[in-house]
Amino acid sequence: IKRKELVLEEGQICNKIYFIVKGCMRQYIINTKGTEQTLQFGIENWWITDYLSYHNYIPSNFYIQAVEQSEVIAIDKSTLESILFQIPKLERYFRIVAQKSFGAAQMRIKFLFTMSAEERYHHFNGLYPEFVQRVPQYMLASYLDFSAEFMSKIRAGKI
Amino acid sequence: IKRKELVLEEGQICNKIYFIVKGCMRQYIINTKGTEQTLQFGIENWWITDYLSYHNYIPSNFYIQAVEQSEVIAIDKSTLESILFQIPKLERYFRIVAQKSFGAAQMRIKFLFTMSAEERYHHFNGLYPEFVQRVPQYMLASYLDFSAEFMSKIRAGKI
DNA sequence: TTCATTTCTTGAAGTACTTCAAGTTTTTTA
DNA sequence: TAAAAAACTTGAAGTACTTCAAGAAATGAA
Repeated sequence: IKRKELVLEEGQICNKIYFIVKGCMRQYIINTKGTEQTLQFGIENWWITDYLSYHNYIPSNFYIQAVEQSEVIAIDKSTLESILFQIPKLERYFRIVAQKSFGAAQMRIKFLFTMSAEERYHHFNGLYPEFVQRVPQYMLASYLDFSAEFMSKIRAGKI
Repeated sequence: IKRKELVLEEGQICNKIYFIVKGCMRQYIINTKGTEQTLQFGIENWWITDYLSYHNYIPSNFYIQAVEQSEVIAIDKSTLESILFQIPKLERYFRIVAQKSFGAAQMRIKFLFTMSAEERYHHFNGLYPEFVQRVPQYMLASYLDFSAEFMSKIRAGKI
């Protein structure tokens, strides 16, 4: 998938799950001001999809896009669900991935609730310094829920 | 479980999952100012636990507490995992519950990102008016990520 | 069915961010 | 390798909230 190419658009029903072999994908929305806000990044060996659209057959709220040129494996829902039906160990694997993802999402909400913008930046940068270099600043700023301009000031030490 | 009683405290390793038969539970943290912030509510027929602590054997970041007098089924990790091993359909059930929970958490982050405090209140109140009556305002305010005082002003129409 | 506790309300003062606009730098494409 | 596009920076002005403090109302326990 080429950089900036979309594999899911808002309004579509998502009937695939994507495994990222190489590269980086993101899930984002466009807010009322027309600005993109990144909700999730995915890198090598991660799964990405809109699970609510996938399970409930409802239009997605999200875009899923390649941040860099990426190689992904797209699996149709019908294919995956029948494979899972046949292989309980795989069902188990996906259960644990989903439970850990949910746990990680709760930690993320905790950080959003308890840390200032500057703390969130330094915390993230401490955990994933290579990743911070890998994506555009404005995408990371929106993921951490502050403006690109504010991020620029944090980095310049002007806060 | 009596009102205000804890089934999990920060620092403990969580080795149980709870099914809420009756009542209401919540998962919360205590922030640096000493204020409680609710991350998740659970009502009848929901599961609640700290999945990261449960899976990774790490100390929990959260408290899990009864908001009202509640009746729950607590299942030990070892018991549950061996049941799941024997019954693939149950594994499947928990996978789908977890994937939908993760999807819901992403929607929650979307709402936190895109809506003002007042919009979040009205949106939540529109979806779950009975639930808004059921829990103390200050718990709901922290769940929606604003102060109890601000919620009071929103409700009074003083914004 | 009262008292203690918890929860809710109100106004005033403060602040952590956002928005805007314009210029600069970096990266991508042809 | 030049031109175009994307990404980043900066300062000034604005705002959506928070915090504090104190009183009022509602709820739970004995």
